[in-house]
Amino acid sequence: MDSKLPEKLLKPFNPKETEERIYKLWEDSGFFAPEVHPTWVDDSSLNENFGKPFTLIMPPTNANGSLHAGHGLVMTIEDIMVRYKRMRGFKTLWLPGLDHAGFETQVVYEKKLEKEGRTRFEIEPKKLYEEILDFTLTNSKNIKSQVRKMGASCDWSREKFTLDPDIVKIVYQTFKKLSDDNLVYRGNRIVSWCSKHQTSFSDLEILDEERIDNFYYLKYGPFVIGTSRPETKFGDKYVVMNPNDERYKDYKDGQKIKLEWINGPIEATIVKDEAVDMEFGTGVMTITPWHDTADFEIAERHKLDKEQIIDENGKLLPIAGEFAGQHIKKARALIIEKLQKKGLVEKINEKYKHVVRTCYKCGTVIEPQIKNQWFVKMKPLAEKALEKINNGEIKYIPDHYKKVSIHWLSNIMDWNISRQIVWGIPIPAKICVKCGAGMVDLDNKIKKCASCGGEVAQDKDTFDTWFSSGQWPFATLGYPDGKDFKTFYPTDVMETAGEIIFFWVSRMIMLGLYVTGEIPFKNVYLHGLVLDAKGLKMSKSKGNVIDPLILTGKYGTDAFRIGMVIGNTPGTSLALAEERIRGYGKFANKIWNATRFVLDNTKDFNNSNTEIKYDEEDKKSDEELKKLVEEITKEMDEYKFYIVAEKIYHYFWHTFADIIIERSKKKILENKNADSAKALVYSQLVTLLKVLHPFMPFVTEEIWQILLPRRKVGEPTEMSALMVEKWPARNASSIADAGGPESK
RNA sequence: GCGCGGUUAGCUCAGUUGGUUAGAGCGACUGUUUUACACACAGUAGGCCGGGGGUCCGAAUCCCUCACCGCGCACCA
Repeated sequence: MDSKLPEKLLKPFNPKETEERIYKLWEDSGFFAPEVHPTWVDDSSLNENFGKPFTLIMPPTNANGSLHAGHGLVMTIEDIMVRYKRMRGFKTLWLPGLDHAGFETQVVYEKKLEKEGRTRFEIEPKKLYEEILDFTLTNSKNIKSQVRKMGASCDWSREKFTLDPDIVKIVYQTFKKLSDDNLVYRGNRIVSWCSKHQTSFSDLEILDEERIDNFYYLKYGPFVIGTSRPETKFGDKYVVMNPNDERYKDYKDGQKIKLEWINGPIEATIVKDEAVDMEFGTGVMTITPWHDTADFEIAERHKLDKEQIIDENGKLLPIAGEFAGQHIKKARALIIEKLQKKGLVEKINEKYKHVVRTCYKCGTVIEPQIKNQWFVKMKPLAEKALEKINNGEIKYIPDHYKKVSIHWLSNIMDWNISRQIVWGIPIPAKICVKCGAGMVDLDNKIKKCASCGGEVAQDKDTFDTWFSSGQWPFATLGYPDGKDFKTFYPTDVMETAGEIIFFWVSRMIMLGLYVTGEIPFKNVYLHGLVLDAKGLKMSKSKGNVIDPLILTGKYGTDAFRIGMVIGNTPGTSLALAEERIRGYGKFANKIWNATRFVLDNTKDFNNSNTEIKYDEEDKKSDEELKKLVEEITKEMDEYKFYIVAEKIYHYFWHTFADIIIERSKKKILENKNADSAKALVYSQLVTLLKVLHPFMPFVTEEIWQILLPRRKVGEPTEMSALMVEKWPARNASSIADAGGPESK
C-alpha cells in the first residue's frame, strides 16, 4: 500500500496546473468516442443501459466567435448530460460542430472591411468568399480551444463544419427534394429588405420596435386617408374601404375618381375589401402593394397593379417626380411640406404609437420589397411537426416551450430561404434571365429556361444559415447511409438556448421529419439567457460582458461549471455574479482537502478487506448516502441538474465533511471502531467523486488519478479514468453500489 | 390585440403529484485559530410566499380575478 501522500495534495488545489493536463489525459484515452468502452464490465443484467446509444449533437458554434458566458452554460449542461450517460454505460456520442453563421459572420467581416476603408460591394464575390473563409478558419482555432477549456468531453474525431462538402451535399439534396415535392417555390413576393445590408430576411430576423411618430391625415379627393408613411404614397391609385362601411356606400367597387395628388392630378380606383378596419382612422386607405404586406395581399386579391416606389438603397424612384433620388428618411418632411402648401394635409397626430420593423443587426427600418426569391411552403411541414409534438414524441424541458412551439407552428408563414450575401452555401439553381423562373440544378446541367426557353444564369444567392443548420442532426450523422446515422439517429437530446426555439429547434423538427421521416431528437432541453450580476442582458455597449474564461482562470473551470448549474432551472435566465463562482472555487478546495484527510488517515488501511463491518452510526450514514444517490439518479434522468448539484454540494460539505469526517477523527484517534470510520470515509469519498464528476470533472478526475494505484491493486495497469467509471446506482429503484473498499 | 413566463429572506433563486415549525447559496451578525481545510468551524437574525376572492380538514402549491415586471407573436394603413 502506498503510504506517502503526493506532494501536490499537501498544497491547495490548483486548477490552472491541473486542467490542461487532465483534459489531455482524457483526450489521449480515446474515451470521448462512443466506441471506446468504459473499463467496467459489460453486464446488462446489472445495467440495462449498457451499450445503448445516447446521442447529443452540440449546437454548432459560430466558428468566428469567441466563447461567451452563454457558451459556458451550453458546454456545462451538455457535458453534464454526456458524462452522466457515459458513466451509466451508454454508448455516448457528443458530436461537436462549427457554424459558418452566414449573415452573422458576414456582418462581422463587413465591419472589419469598414475599418479598413473597404466595402463588400467593391469586392468580387468569389474573392470576398475566400477572404471570409480564411478569416473564419483562422478564428475557429480559438473557439475550439476554448470549448476544450470548459472540459467538454465531445468526440472531436467526428467534428463537423456547416460548409463541409458532405454537409453541403445533404443540404442540396433536401433542397431538391423540397422542389420535387413542390414545397419550395420561387416567386415574386413581399420580403423583408434591409437597405444597409442589402439582403432579404425571414420574419425571424426582424425586430419589432415600438415608436412614436407622426400620423398624417391627407385629403385624397373626397376622402381623408391616414398614413404614417407619406413617402410611399406617390404611386397610390387605389383607394380602399370596407364593403360594409355605411359611410362610403355611395362609392362602388371599381369606380374611378379624379383628384389632385402630390405631384399633380391622378385618377384613382375605388376598391372594396374587408381587410380594411372601419374603426381605424377614417376607414379609408390607399395602398402601396410593393412596400406593404397587407397592401400586397389586397392587390393580389383584386389583381391590381403593383409599382415600386423605393429602391433597394431606400431612395425614391422616378415615380416620385421632383423627389426622385432622395432618401426616404429625408424626403418625408419635404413631401409633407409640399402637401401642406397644396392644402392636402387635414391634420397631423404627433403621438401616434406604432410598431416599426427593424433589422435585428443594424436597426435599419425594414423596407418591404417585392422580390423574386426562394420560399419554402411551411404549412405541410409544420403539420407533421405539430403531430409529433402534440402526441408527446418530442418532450420539451421546460414544458411550457411546447405551448410556445405549437403556437408558432400553427401560425407559420412561408420561409424565405435566399439571402443576398456571399458568405453561405450557394443556392444550386439557375435563374432565367428572361422570365425570372428558378430551376433547381444540382448537377449544373440546365442551360435553358424550362418555361420560356430563355437564357439562364447561376443563382447568386446563398441559403439562410438556418436552412442548413436546420438539417444538422441528420446531416452530421451522415444521412442516409452513414453508420452513425443508423446507430445514433434519432438523437436523444437537443440542448440549446430558448431564444432560438423557432429559428432552429422548430425548423430542425420540420426538416428532420421531412427528410428522414423520423423526429431528429426525443427531448428538447432549453436553457435561459446568462445575464450580468444585476440581471441585465450583457452587451458590449453596456460594458457588462462577463468573459467566462476570466472566471475559470480565477476560480477554476469546475467552480464555474457547478456555479452555472446550481439553482439554474431550465429555461430561466441566470444572473452571473462573480461571488457565486468564487464560492464554488472554495468548494473545489474543500473536496481537495477532504481527500487529503481521507488518504492521510487510510494509508495503512487495507481497502481490499471486504470484512469491514460498519458500526451503527456509520451504517446509517452509509445507507443515507446510498439513498441520496438513488434520489439524484432519478433527478439526473429528469434533467434536474440544478437540484442534483445542490444536493451533492450540500451533502459533501455539511454531512460528509462536517459530520462524518469530524466523527471519524475521534474514532481513529481513540482507536475505537477505527476500521469502520476509515472504511466509511473512503467509501463515501469514492462515491461522492463519482457523482460529482459530471459537474466538476477536473478536480474529481485529478483526485481519482491519485486514488487509482490504491484501488487497482493486482489489476492490469491499463488506462483508467473516473470519466468512464460506473455511476454508483443502476437506476432510481435499484440498490446503490457505493463503490469503496469492498469494490473490486 | 393574442400568446408565454414571472412576482417566495437584503441579493440570486429552489420548493416534484396540495399535508406537520417554507429551503439553499451569497450577504449580514455573534463567537471559535479544535491536529484536512480561516478557501475553516459552531451558532444567530431575517419571509402575513404580489393584492383580493374561491375549493378543501388543510394552499407558496389547484381555480377565478386584479396589479406590476419580462419575453414572444401580429398586415390596423
